[in-house]
Amino acid sequence: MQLTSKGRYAVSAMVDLAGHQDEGPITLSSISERQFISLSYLEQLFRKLRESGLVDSVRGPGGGYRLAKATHEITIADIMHAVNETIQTTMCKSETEGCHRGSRCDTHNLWTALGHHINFFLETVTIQDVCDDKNYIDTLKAVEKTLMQH
Amino acid sequence: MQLTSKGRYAVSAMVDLAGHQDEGPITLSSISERQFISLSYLEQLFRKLRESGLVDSVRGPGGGYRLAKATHEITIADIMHAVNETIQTTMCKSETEGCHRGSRCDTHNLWTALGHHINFFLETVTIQDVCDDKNYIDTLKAVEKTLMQH
DNA sequence: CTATACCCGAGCAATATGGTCAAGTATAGC
DNA sequence: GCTATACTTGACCATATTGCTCGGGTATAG
Repeated sequence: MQLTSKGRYAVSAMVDLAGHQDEGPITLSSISERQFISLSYLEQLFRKLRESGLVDSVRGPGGGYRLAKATHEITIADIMHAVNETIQTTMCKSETEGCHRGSRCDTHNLWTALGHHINFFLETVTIQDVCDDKNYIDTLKAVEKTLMQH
Repeated sequence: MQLTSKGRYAVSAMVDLAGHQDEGPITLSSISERQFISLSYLEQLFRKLRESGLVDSVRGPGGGYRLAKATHEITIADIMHAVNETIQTTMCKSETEGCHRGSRCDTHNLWTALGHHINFFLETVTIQDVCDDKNYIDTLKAVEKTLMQH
């Protein structure tokens, strides 16, 4: 699992975009100024965000980026997935092959559970929540309700 | 936040150690064979584990390592802390200084909540649990109860 | 005295991260 | 059409970290 500043930058940029939605297409240079992220780097990030269908682009003068979905439909997990590679907690290649030279390692269930735990959080929180600066404890409660139904 | 194979190796080694406790001091070379981790690398990891007070060492022939506490007193977080650096989700240096050139960034609460979320898990699960190969969903429920009392 | 097994520091290959640079291409407006 | 705007893309690179090795120590049981 990797949770680096690349993912943080991407989330910050998307939240910024969400906060200026009503102004029409938002240029990367304006996001760059507000969020202190270099333009070149933003271009790299938004390429991936676009390829993942999270934003739409408008080319030419007056162009920029727009969110492709409603703010409550875009989760933090969506963004992290778009810019980072897959979030892995185990080192096992496949489920069948196992991680420990044939057999499954003693800590397999631990890392799997941790992965679920983190993903539940990231998949539950949307950029709408971040814009509202929500009290995330409420979100964690919702997460647990989901878990209890298992 | 970093969750790399270094931490995984350390946890695997500690679980292995816990599983052979009754045999007296356990040599790193035996752990090396069972867990497929190089001896030199294990020495590096156990130096940190010892400095953190998680294991005791016995030098000389017949020597090896022993857990310094009971299995239910050693959490996964303890181990990760010992070998990795601090687990950080925010990039803010200090609480007062803020992360965003003076002011606090829009996503500050998000990353703080995520950090709590992950740490609650890691601090709740002990190597005893891993040895028992516990159903971690139960643990997650206990975590949530703690959160609800906030 | 010697074999065992922990202890410690230096260093290194591979990888990933965070970021730049230099070119494009589409389009609105004149 | 021309031009400025702003997205699009590929190549590239400095730096840091990770995972790991090597070569020597030092303590102690027998």
